[in-house]
Amino acid sequence: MTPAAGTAPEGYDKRAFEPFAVTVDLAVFTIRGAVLQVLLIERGQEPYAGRWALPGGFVLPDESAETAARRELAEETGLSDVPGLHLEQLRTYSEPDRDPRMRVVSVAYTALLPDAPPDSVRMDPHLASLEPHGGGDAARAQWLPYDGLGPLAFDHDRILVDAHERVGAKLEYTCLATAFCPPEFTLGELQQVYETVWGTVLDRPNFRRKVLATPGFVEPIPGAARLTGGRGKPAALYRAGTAATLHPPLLRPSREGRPV
Amino acid sequence: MTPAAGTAPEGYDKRAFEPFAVTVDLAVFTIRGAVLQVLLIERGQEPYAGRWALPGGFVLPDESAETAARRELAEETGLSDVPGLHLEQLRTYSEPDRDPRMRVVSVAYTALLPDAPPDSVRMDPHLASLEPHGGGDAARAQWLPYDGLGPLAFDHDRILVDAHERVGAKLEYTCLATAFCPPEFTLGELQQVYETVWGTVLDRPNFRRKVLATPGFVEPIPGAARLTGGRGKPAALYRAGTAATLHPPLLRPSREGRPV
DNA sequence: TCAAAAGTGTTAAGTTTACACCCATGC
DNA sequence: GCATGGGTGTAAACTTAACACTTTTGA
Repeated sequence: MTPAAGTAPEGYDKRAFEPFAVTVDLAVFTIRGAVLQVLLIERGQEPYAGRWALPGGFVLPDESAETAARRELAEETGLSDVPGLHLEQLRTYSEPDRDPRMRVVSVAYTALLPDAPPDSVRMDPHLASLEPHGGGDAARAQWLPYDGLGPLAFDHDRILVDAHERVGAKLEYTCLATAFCPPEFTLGELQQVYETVWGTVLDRPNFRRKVLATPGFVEPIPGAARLTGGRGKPAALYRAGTAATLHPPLLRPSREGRPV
Repeated sequence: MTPAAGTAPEGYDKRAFEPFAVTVDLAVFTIRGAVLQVLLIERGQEPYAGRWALPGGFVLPDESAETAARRELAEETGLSDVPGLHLEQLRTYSEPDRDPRMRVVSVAYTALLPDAPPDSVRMDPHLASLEPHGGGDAARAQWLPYDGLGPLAFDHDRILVDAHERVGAKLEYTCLATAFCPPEFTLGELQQVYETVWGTVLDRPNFRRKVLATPGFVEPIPGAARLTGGRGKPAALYRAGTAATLHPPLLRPSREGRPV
């Protein structure tokens, strides 16, 4: 962009303030085999060499943070042109000491994407890009279970906890759960999303009634059915609907003393 | 974050990337006379000279964005040490062209505060600071009604809409409404908060039942009562409780096609 | 006495919960 | 057959919504 220095009125000289680096960090979630997984990269250099970290990188001079998030996701993990990728801003982390090297303000994003079943990776060349590979700055990129992660680099533990909490909360009052599902999915798979993110078990009859009673949450694909888990009755298939929010919301089973 | 090895190999050279300015913008709301009001400053210089804008300013090298938000609020508007000030991060705005002079990434905050009744401004020297006065870069600071604001400077219209939407949504499932109330308030005043932010009318008997049935939302002040509006039965007084979230939520009257 | 605002009561409608039971499939 | 997962039914408990009514104040 290169702003014209001459046109900057007083008090707006670039050298009048300390320059900040602005970066993006990505908390990328998927659900694989009923387990919530996070996409992480192994750091190749100090600080925190060898530690797992969130993918991310610098915002370039002529792009927005969201554009940078999409670009970094593609560069560092090979996840590009993913159909159904959901990306949304989480919050910005700006503690002065969050990077020991210099002042870095980071805009964190949460991304959700459907799992690519192992079979379709071999079948469909497009879906093959869902298998992340190292690239760009990252030593290697890999899906790891959200539960039981060791300490991550920088303040990435906290970012990940914030992202998880936000996703869990948004499942209650938005149609976000479908972002974890492939284009065609069963109600059992949708329920699995809720159960995995919330860490609870839901009543199947009540769950399906609730989902089907919410206009625009899912729409049936007439005649289509798929066998899940190898056994049992084939399940009817649904597509994501056009609604964005759930009214009334689908609340988590109530805990007693509930944190925010 | 994870800075780029390719861009800044060893040690993160500060000149390897274009410097960004990082600022904070504040959407400060209060409710005065059943009207939602926003604290704005009149710009004294180009661009947008004479236009209304959100208070805000640069994040300094050794402070977090939140610290900067508190400092700017005090400097530009005189609102410092306000008891009951609620401040929370909204989101970050980073479009490359959002400031015509240079690249500015802005972390926006939402602040809520109780109205200082005109009488108590004269009585209590502490509350007098609630009357904003210009200072710092701002030409002057003033409360203006949220509805019917002309176009603001920069992308501040959008920030304000986002902030309003967020506050409205958080009233549904958190105890945020008490942040608009003085330390002691009546249920009628609390209801007024909901009605003003949502732009709806609520049923009084049902509202009070809902509030009183939510543990930790409000707690009664035994024996205390206050006359409101000059006439009518004196209303019992309440304090904000210790709960942060509402279970079940207090949902807005349902509209048909609801936006997110 | 009246208007205004607080506060209580009641009932019908709707929602949620818990659980019993049937259906279709692979092994 | 039988285990497994999909799908339907139902009744009790609870929540919400609508509105009638009483109380306490200032004018």
